[in-house]
Amino acid sequence: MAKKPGIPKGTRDFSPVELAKRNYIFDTIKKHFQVFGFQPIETPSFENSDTLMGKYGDEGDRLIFKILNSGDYLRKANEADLTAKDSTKVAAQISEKALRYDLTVPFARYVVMHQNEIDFPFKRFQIQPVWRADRPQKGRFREFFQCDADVVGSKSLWQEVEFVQLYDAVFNDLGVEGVTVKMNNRKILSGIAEVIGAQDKLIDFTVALDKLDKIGEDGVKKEMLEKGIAESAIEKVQPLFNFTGTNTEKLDKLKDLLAASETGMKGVEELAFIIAAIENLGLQQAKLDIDVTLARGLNYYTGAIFEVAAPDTVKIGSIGGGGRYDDLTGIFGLKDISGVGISFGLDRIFLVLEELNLFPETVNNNLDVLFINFGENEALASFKLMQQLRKAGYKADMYPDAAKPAKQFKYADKRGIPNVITIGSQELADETFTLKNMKSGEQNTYKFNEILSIF
RNA sequence: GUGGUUGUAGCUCAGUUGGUUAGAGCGUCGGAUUGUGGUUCCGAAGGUCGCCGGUUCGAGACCGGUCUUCCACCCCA
Repeated sequence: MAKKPGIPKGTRDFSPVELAKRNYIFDTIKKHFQVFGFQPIETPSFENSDTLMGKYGDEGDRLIFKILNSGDYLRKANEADLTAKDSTKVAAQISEKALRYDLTVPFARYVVMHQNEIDFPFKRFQIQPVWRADRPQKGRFREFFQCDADVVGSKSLWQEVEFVQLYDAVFNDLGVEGVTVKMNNRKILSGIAEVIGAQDKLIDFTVALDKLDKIGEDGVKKEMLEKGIAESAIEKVQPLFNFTGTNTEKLDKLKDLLAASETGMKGVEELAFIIAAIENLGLQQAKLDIDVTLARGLNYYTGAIFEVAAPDTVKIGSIGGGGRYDDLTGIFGLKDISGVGISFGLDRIFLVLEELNLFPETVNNNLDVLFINFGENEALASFKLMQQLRKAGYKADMYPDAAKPAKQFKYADKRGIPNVITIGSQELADETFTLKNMKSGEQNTYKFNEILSIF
């Protein structure tokens, strides 16, 4: 017999109710992207392997889904590598395409390929699925959507200001209260590493520091020691472990700490500009907060780093992130193009809205009215009315079979359809229809020609 | 990739130290009610106990492998 069907690990089916909710989030984000002047693009779901490989580090390469070549792919493989079972080498020989791993690298590729037709600065948004051969966890899948907005071709810090406003606008519109936009700057992290004499350990230093809220001060110190960062260096960053106060106070502390570092001071300056601008402009709901431990994300960020934390009441981590990368397109040979962008974590935002019960009632794409089918002549009359309703934009349908009325009413009930219209032999003779409100149970009879006026 | 965890009807879950024919609730379908759903009553269908192998007279239960679920790492959205 047929085997039970299944879907690959970390993938999902989306049923109507779920999809209606997802589209509500997508539509809200998309609306604000457009209001802020971003234009949509799409790129292929798979790219040439060499476009993707090596762009996300060794860990990233491991997580890229590779597509097997068509045809007799083993013929092209190197005999010695096959015998040696060298997976990495053989993989490169039998696979020359791979599924998109994120939207940023394909975007960089797009910018380079289309540089002569793009008017810079170019603001684009992109909402498409990406794939990672990761081990799934809550809110983490092997196929998921990214919602990215990026600007390329301008170093202006107004862009960063705008992204903070964009986050605020989207979450305000979604009704999520109490999100925190956390900001840091890569130059500040570099400056700290410089001041404590651990420039060469910058990545290890920031990765460890990033875990502060998770593993605590002692855990971070332990990890830094393990990574070979000197104890004397760690002592110098002690102020970072309880880095509290207003944004202005934090900036002052950073100025003290980083006085000796030109890079660090530049970072403080950038951050100060953004903070000042936002304070002047005001935000609807979001809080803007400097977080020096923020280091997450791709290590090609060169300036601003963003992360959006869900409201405290929801135990879920980040629901968005982004940052500036001064040499976005350099890897594809186009120098001196600065980019800055942010991303919305759709799946986690979904969980937040679900948990806070913030999806509007109206998101479901359900029918407005169902016609009960009483047979051929009655059905024809129903179709005539239905035609008018549909033309007027109402979502209307007729039960396709002349099944027992109880079954048809039950169907309407289960699907949560608010109105049911019955045209039986009596109504047909009188040129009337009976409209029943399924919630109240009330029903009234109207003339055929009243159909549009009562809806 | 590392360590752990889970899998029994469409769904949520029982199932004793290994012992005949694997159960419940909800849902589905049929009937009470051949023009009216949500409540009620009666009845029925539905399972290769994730899959493969092993131990045993005998396995849903024990062992190994594998897939899947969820969790913690790594990393990341």
